Amino acid sequence: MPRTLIWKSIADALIADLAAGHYGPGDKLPTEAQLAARFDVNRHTVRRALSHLADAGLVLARRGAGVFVAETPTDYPLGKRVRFHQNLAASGREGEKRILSLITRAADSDEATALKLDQGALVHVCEGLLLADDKPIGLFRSVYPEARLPGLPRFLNADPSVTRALANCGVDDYTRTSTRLTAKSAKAVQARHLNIAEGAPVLRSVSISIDPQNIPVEFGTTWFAGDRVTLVLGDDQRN
Amino acid sequence: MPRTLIWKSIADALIADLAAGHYGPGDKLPTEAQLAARFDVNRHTVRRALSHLADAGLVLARRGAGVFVAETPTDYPLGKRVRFHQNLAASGREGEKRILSLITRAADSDEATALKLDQGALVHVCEGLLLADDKPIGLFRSVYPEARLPGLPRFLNADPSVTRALANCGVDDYTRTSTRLTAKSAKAVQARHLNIAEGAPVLRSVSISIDPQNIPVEFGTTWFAGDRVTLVLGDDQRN
DNA sequence: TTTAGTGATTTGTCTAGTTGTATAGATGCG
DNA sequence: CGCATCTATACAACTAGACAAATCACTAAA
Repeated sequence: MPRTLIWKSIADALIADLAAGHYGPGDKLPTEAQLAARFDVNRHTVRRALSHLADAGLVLARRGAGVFVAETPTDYPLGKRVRFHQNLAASGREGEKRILSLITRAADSDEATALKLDQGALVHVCEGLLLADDKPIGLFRSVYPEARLPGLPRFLNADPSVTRALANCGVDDYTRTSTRLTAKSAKAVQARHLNIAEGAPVLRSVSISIDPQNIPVEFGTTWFAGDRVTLVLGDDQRN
Repeated sequence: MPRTLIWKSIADALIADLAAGHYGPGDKLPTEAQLAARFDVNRHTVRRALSHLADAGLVLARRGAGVFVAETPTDYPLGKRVRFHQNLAASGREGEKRILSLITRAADSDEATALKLDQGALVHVCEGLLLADDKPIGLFRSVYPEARLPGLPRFLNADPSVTRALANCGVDDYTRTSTRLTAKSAKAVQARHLNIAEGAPVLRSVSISIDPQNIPVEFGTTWFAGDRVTLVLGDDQRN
């Protein structure tokens, strides 16, 4: 096996520079020629390191301009009047749901935070497909607190309707709060399920639902195939 | 194997504009500097695209005066074009924005339908960037009916706030209806504006806003950088 | 009113620098 | 040898900036 690869050590050095805050978001890195001189290597070797950083989303190169540090994420609030009238149903067709897996395990930190549980508390995790006309349009993963909904998996297995399963567990009503939407690139596994190309655009929805006592009962994430689904917010139905 | 050449995609966008009738024979195109700003590109790159159109006999450039659409009754290469990307648009009412271009022209069929106008009616078209902390997070394109909002461009130029500009035109309030969300891949020009990689996931929002009399006053589309933006739908609603 | 002039705007041209891509060769290693 | 890494060179695409030349809008003078 080759000892430390030169381009990799250069990439590490550059990442260290970024981590040290030596270059801030939007800043221009030294030119490839300058970096090549600094590390005393060929420009292509520097390019391989930079390409590694670009793949990781740390930098962005613009031909003729230079290589720039990537911007940091930001939240963007929608107008206050926006509401979900027609929730995450795709293009009006009747949604079908197919459960792929249903297990009970300890919650990770994100799930515990979302459901306001102690870390390590048990949760039911249900993963499955959303179908329209027998075509996969979305992939979902829902997490439910086991303590609040002990018998949920049995009900869900018998009937995939979340509403009825929750009702059987004593949750007569629940409402969605804080839906977050963003665009992502499909991972390999997701792409397989949705029958799309890896890296294709995917609309990710993360939501938390609460019962009338404001206790979280569901932490759900859904990935929609971007080219197959349009979420409609509001009252107008057009196509 | 070069990927999409920027000057070529700009040329295609301009040809699409011509084919859509946004500029008629004899009309003056925006200046090279304005086009450069609109496509976020160097003036030379715009010049290369324009030179391509000039070679094809679609436009004619006059030093000191501008670039004009050729008078020839035109056989536009409508080969397989149809609907290109050069679209941006507005979504949120809050937030900082920077206007890249602001023109008044005849509405195409989609715009006329959305705003319930007769085809050929004049519309104001505003394209620009949404910013957060001086970083671009979204691209917008908003279309307004000229008949309802005659002086809008002047107000928008003085103050990019849509709310205040509409108020100055007599629209005291407006609400959004029928917001459509889907995930797309960033086109070359969009990627440049948003400082993301070509093909990176983008969240597209298409919306129509109406005044209290239910008359459409804005038809907007916004492309959000998927890595940088999360849309937050705050309120509660049934699931 | 007409003319000339002034300054801003716009296209045309030039030089230089930077990243993207392609091809070929050198080097080290199993 | 076969393969991966790195080097070397050349060119294309795009950016950046500066300046010249043509045009236009406006003003002042004849």
